[in-house]
Amino acid sequence: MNIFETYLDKIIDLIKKANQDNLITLPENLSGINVDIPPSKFNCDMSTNVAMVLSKPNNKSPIEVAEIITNIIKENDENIDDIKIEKPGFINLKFKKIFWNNFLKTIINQKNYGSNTLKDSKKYLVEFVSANPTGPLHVGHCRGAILGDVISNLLTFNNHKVTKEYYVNDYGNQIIHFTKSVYFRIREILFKEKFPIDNKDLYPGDYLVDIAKNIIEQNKGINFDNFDSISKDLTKLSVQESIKLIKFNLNNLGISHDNFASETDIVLNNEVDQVVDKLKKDQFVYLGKIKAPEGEDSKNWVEREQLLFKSTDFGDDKDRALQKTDKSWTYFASDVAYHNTKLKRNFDVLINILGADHAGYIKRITSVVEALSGDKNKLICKVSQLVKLIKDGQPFKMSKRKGDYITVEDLISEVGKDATRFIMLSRSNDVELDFDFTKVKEKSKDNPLYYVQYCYARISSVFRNLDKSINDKIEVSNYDFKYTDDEIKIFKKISQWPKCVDVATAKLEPHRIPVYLYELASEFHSYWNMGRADVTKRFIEKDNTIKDEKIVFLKVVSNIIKNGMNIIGVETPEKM
RNA sequence: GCGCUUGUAGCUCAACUGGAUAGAGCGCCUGACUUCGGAUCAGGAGGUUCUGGGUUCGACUCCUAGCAGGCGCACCA
Repeated sequence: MNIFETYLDKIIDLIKKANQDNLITLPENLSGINVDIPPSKFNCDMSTNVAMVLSKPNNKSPIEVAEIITNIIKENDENIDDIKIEKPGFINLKFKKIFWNNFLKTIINQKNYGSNTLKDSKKYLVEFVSANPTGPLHVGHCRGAILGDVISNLLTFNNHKVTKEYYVNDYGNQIIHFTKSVYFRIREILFKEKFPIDNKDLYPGDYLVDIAKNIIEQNKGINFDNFDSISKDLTKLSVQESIKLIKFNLNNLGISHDNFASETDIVLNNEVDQVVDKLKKDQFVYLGKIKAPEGEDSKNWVEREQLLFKSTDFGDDKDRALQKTDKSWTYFASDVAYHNTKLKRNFDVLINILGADHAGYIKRITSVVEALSGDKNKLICKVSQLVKLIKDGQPFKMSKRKGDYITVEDLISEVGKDATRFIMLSRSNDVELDFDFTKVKEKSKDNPLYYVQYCYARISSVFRNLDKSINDKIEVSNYDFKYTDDEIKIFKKISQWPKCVDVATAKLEPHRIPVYLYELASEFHSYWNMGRADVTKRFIEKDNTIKDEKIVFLKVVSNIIKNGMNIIGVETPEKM
């Protein structure tokens, strides 16, 4: 139940009727009309700009139009307690208490209050993480992983069908280097040969020793004398071990993918040849040369004739190579094939979550998806910006070369899954984020996770003191409550939850959820503290009972916190 | 050189997809526990939304030209 949508519809119906009665003229397009949350300084519950939008077609000032419309609303809506016209031409509505009572009655036992059940259910594919299977996840992967997971949760909450997918880049040179690294670690263990630490192509990390041990133990039949004779099998085993590590990391972050798509499979199934043929037929592919870019590095430029995709047709700044000079496919080519397999699976919308360092890739991949599907909006890419780690006020640098980067495991064991998720989500995904270890560990107001959880725990404690459970269904027969403005202030906030979910989903901006929950928690804490001075603001009566209006109040607040925290993927403990 | 992205209070960030006098937290200052959980609350100070132009009833938001930071820019993945 989104009261803002309900009222927008109501107002549009009213002005359409007024138009038929020749009271006002309507513009061709009504899409500029909004129903919004008014700034808090106005003592009202809802506001609309309708008069401003209708001002021009009616040749009247917004105030004059507003006067006509307020009269119409007054005559037709029994829920309005007060209606005011404000300066530029806003119409501000204030509801009667009965409106809020009915509102609570509607949402009290709604399990997914806030989810949008009206819109069509769509099939989404969300691809995220897709880190190279050459070792455990580090902190850099973390934000994108959480972002993708929560976007999926948001879509699911809104009744969409979501498939979460991980693209495994188990093909190409890096995997060969990785497999060789495993091989040398195996020889180190079996034959006491020193690992060639100076070879810069190899992966030095200690986790390779464990991978090597596992492979030796589980494959006693294999002869490790010659790399070439076992390279194929060893690649498979090494990638498997790597994925096992990554799944373990993801699991500790509370993330599980539905599907792991393998690049090798795509190449071996000739998907690349097929998709390139298709693009050729549609004239999106040609044999040509990429020109050197303007600037300093043009001196060493070597022009090569190769198979190119015309991404410039779609706004990219240069065409992109599909084939290397040795005729093997580029990474881009197999990714094109991969995206073609996504299209073949008939999803309505594809979403890719990328790290900031891959933002330059977006144009070419959206271009090719448009070329293949004819739909410009088929693929949406979201970028997760860098996380700056800070400890004791000092930035924390990682070095991949030395292999001394901070892993997801380090992070989780240090600050925990919930705090990591909440903090990583609390900022818009396209701004850099400071992640302060010291603060995130603090159990105080500095840490918004605990602030919101504490709200839930406080509500739970009321139920506990009454020998009830916060999870009980609420049965109230009479909704004739006498709430004051202090409670209604929170109901207003509650009425805004569906709007928050709606915007967060439409824009794929999950940070709006923790921001909203923080605000709701803040208003609740504020109310709670009123109880110190004012006995009527307390929940539990002297005879250890609770009034129906108070239990309804607690229930709707706790429901939203529970739902919101579920979307974020963090716990709501009843005791802290 | 080009592309993408960010720029809002001393610091970290919001601002509901163009709305009203731009909001929170931290830090600073003052106050509240014989209270249903003080991991909390009440109050104060703090702003030319990077700059210049434009679009309109109305701009932090859109367009344009700059400035500053970040990321990226061949057959790596």
